[in-house]
Amino acid sequence: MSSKSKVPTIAQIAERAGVARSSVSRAFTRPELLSTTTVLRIKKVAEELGYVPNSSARALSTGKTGNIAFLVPDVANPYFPPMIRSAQLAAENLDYCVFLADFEESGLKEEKLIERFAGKVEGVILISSRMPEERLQELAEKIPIVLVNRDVPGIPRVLIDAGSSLKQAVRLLAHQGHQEIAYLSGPSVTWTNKQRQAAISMVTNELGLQLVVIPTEKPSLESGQAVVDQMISSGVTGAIAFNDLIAHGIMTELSSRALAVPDSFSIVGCDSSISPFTNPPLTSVSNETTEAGKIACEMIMGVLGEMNSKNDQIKVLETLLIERETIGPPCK
Amino acid sequence: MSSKSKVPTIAQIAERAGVARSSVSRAFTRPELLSTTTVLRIKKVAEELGYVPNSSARALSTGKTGNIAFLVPDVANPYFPPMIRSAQLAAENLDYCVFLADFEESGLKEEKLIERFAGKVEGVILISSRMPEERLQELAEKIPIVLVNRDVPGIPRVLIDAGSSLKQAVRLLAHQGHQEIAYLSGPSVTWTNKQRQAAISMVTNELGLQLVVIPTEKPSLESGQAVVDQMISSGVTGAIAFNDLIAHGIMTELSSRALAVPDSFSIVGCDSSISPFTNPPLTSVSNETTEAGKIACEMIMGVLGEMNSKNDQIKVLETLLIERETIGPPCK
DNA sequence: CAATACCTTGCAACCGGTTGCATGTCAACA
DNA sequence: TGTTGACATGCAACCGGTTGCAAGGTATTG
Repeated sequence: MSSKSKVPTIAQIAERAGVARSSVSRAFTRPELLSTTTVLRIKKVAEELGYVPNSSARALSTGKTGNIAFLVPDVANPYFPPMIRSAQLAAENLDYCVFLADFEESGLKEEKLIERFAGKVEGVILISSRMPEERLQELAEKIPIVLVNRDVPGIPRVLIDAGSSLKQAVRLLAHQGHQEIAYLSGPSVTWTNKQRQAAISMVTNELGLQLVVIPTEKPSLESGQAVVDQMISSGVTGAIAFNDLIAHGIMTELSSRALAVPDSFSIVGCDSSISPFTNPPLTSVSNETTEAGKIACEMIMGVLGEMNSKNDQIKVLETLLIERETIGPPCK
Repeated sequence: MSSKSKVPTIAQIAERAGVARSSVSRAFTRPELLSTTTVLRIKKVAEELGYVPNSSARALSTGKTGNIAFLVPDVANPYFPPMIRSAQLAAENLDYCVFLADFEESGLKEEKLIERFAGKVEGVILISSRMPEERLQELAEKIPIVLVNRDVPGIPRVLIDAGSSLKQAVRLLAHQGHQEIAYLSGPSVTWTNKQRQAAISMVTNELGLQLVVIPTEKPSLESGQAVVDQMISSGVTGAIAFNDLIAHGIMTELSSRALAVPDSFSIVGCDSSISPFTNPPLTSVSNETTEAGKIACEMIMGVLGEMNSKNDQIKVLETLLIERETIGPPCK
């Protein structure tokens, strides 16, 4: 039975080292309370026996699991992985492990996942949450929550504000002579979409441009491809997409109809997830998703102990419009 | 103190319902042992008080954490997210939660992560592991491991075999008249790369083609872009890339030099992660990463209880060459 | 009607650490 | 030399569930 010789417990280390169980525990958690020699002896024995502290037991007595959960609407959306990675890295540095889950753009699934994780983590980071505001506030009282790209008062949040960059994009299109442009919108319930759409429509109004809002099914390549017909028949000469994926979907669909970008259409993306690599390279809004993940992670760590009301922190990250090669004068 | 009214424990439920703690426990874990009325009563009280079982406590007494870890070389590589998602879905259905970590293509970091997770999970799924075989075997004795795209005898594994599709791709290039082709290789230590390269070189030998192997730094877009010079000066007329990312990097770089695909160069990718959406659409090998994730997850669940020697399961998934628009006759 | 079996429930030990408090030791200080 | 305090370590309760065993109750059977 090789599995019989499982990992030893503090009791075995204690016996072998001739000390009490509490000393073994302290040797690992509060070594300054013990004499150096004792610590060394205990650690040596532990090393020999291959001791690894049982994290369930530790979690049970301390109440700290050392885990957090990271919930995203869609892992496969290239917007998220860099954020996931940076959050994870930040968590790792603080000796935390991160659960990842995909709530498939569904608020219901999101809520189920939070419940499932509730007992296993010390906090949850929600990316582009789809849950109703009240529900979020209720949950935030039971478990530390940090939001990314969702603005709920009272819950710590980090927001990536693409507004000014998108305004700039509209002006750029106007400057090139476009009179009618489309906004290929993202998930209508999201803060991100509302905020982007509001910024765009503010400037189109200001400049007297006509704005056509075309909803997409999902912020994906396929959805972008699917709305090209509608976009063409709407008579616009340029379009700003909710994200790079949609923009790219449009580009591939246009290309398959032998319509060139930017000669036939001008396109602007958002997020700079894949924009540097499209053909031609897509003009898009770059944003610090990496930074956002890191900050969210640090925020939740900060929030952990406190649980007080000063939790109304906000961090807003600015964006930049990266001009590449998909804006030109209107076709007609 | 709103935080004073934390989650109740079985003790409180028990008191309120007028039963023993053990009955509360059973009401949730083995309700068939109790009378229906008792179960109902307990559940009602639990509901009222908002009881949620403490998973650390449960894990401590049962020895099962209900977690698994999923380790990938690079979350941002679009090859992995679909696999991550499907594995997660499969885990969820079995009431498991999954930790995700990125080992940044490094065997050392991979090992550290495994150690860190060891106490928190019941098993680990390693994608494209970079660790030495012996180390893997040692670890596999301590904790259930399932490998994806790594072939170590004695450890359950699921392999995606792109070999036959790549052979087909070579034949296709040869058929078009290419005499000299390049293989833009991936991480040299990986099973995936070795296997792909072996398949390709087998056929080039067989057909008397000249094969130039060009190593890339990382399986990324940037690395693809970086080797274009080398590729051009090597005199080849077509290339097969380790993955779509490298292939796409090459395409964008060629395009920025006004070299058209497939007119100037023929390119074949692998993995079909982004190939449907490149411009022009990339001929690539499609593989069932989604299926692989699911199977890996099921395998680890199966392995959990057993820990016996019949663990030498292998599942090989076949691939398909998807012909799109990046193969043509050689330029010269 | 007594003996037996089964069903329901409680008791108490246990999982493996953590931690407040008590005890013991020894050196410093008066 | 007696007192005091700092330091090192042990004791035992506790975290919140789970589970083997036993006890009580009811139904079944001869």
